[in-house]
Amino acid sequence: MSLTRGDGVALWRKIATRLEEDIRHQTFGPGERLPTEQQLASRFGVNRHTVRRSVASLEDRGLVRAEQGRGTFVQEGVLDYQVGKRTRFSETIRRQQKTPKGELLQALEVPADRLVAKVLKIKPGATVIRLDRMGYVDDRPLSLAVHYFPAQRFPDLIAAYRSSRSITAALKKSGLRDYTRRSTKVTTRMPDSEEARLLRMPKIRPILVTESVNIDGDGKPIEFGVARFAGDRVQIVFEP
Amino acid sequence: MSLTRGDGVALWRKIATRLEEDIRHQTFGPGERLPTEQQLASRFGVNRHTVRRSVASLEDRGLVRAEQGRGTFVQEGVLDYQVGKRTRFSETIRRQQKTPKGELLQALEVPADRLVAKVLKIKPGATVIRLDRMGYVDDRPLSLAVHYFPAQRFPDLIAAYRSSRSITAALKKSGLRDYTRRSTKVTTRMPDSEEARLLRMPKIRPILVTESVNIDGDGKPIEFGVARFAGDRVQIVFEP
DNA sequence: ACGTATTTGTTCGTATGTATC
DNA sequence: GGATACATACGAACAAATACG
Repeated sequence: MSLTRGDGVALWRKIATRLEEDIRHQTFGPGERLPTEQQLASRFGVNRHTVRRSVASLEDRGLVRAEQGRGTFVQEGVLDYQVGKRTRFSETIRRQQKTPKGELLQALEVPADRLVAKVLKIKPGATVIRLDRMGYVDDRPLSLAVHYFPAQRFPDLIAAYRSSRSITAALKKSGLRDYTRRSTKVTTRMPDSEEARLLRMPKIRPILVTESVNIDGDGKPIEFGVARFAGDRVQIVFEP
Repeated sequence: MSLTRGDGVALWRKIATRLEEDIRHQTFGPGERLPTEQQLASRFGVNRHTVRRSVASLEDRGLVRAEQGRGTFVQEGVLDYQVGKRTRFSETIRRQQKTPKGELLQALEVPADRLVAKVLKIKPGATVIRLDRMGYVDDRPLSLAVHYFPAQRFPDLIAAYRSSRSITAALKKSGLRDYTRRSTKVTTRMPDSEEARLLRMPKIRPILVTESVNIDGDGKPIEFGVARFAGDRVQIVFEP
């Protein structure tokens, strides 16, 4: 593999262009790993520094993502997580021609701590049902969510969820006709080891954290949810 | 400085309580740096680990924020950045009893790139006005925003902004009665050096990035904005 | 671009006090 | 009392990020 030199175009730029073509033509498909910098360097007959310079320019433009110690990966398109009055996990995913899947991590009845009690407007210490769930899209982990429901109102929610494997369906079986999203707060932080492991993401990349409240037709809060998303796989979209 | 031991209360808890009092009494005011762990350890006559344990408990409760290589700082309360149909920077800040301020970094007329053209529904290459602005709250940098407007529709926007120092006022002077927020996308990533410097934040903490579109009464896009926020100073609040 | 000092973050190991069965 | 697990406290060394000249 030889590249002409001294023609007014820097070597790193030529290499960047070639790599960009390979990505556009799906020679390196979304999510795939590029050859190591060493391999690229010898293939193009240049120093590794030169390769690094071109990879850096691809990274700047968001085409690839370098992960220390793992490799360089072709960036997948980010998924839109739409948030509106009627936000349903599976609906918003299916609208983008992808396949959603949910996995229950655990289901518990626990006493409400201060924050949960305040949001759900129940007494601190009153029993709440807590569902921990992983959300997958096309079998890649997308979200890690904790949902709280007042146990008094939905006593059989856990059983209902286990049989239907859907929150919307379980709530309907528990007598709730419809619910809407009242508010959503979004923050960001670094993941802890557990979160990084479950979301299968490097610890050096940030996560998006949403806190949301769903209410019934009378405005009574029926669910409080905290969800964590791998920051480079999702963008939260608000459409008022 | 001596602390009684063996009375059933762990040393680290005593120290945490003392530090908490100092923060509540503003001995260490918001944003200020605490003494180093070494200094605290010798002042209290304990090992640095013991100090670290108490600082960690303060950090868990959100009272302080430790930054590697810099120190530990008293945390200011996080600011709610409210997003709805009518989102105005200064209104949302003033509603929280804080003082907003804007600083113009640069004002340019540039050709629209593909993304900007698509969002504003103009031809790629058509002239757009670009305003780069720092947003401050109580004199601390909060946001770093780039705004794009179609130049054809608002030819004198830059002059209008310079005289009023407000986007809403400048648009009004250019003949726009009212505008509303159509959509907001939120993502997260690590800051580059420039962003970290301007937002006065450490490079190891993530930023929130919002992309938003404002439209006029007829639904025509009149502004496209990209804003970056220091992740631990802001939460985006969306109420449909 | 590079070295040095400062400061927080992490990981060993060791010893002791406390609670529980 | 004895065995055991767990939290507390100390010590030393090194890693990583920052600040500065």
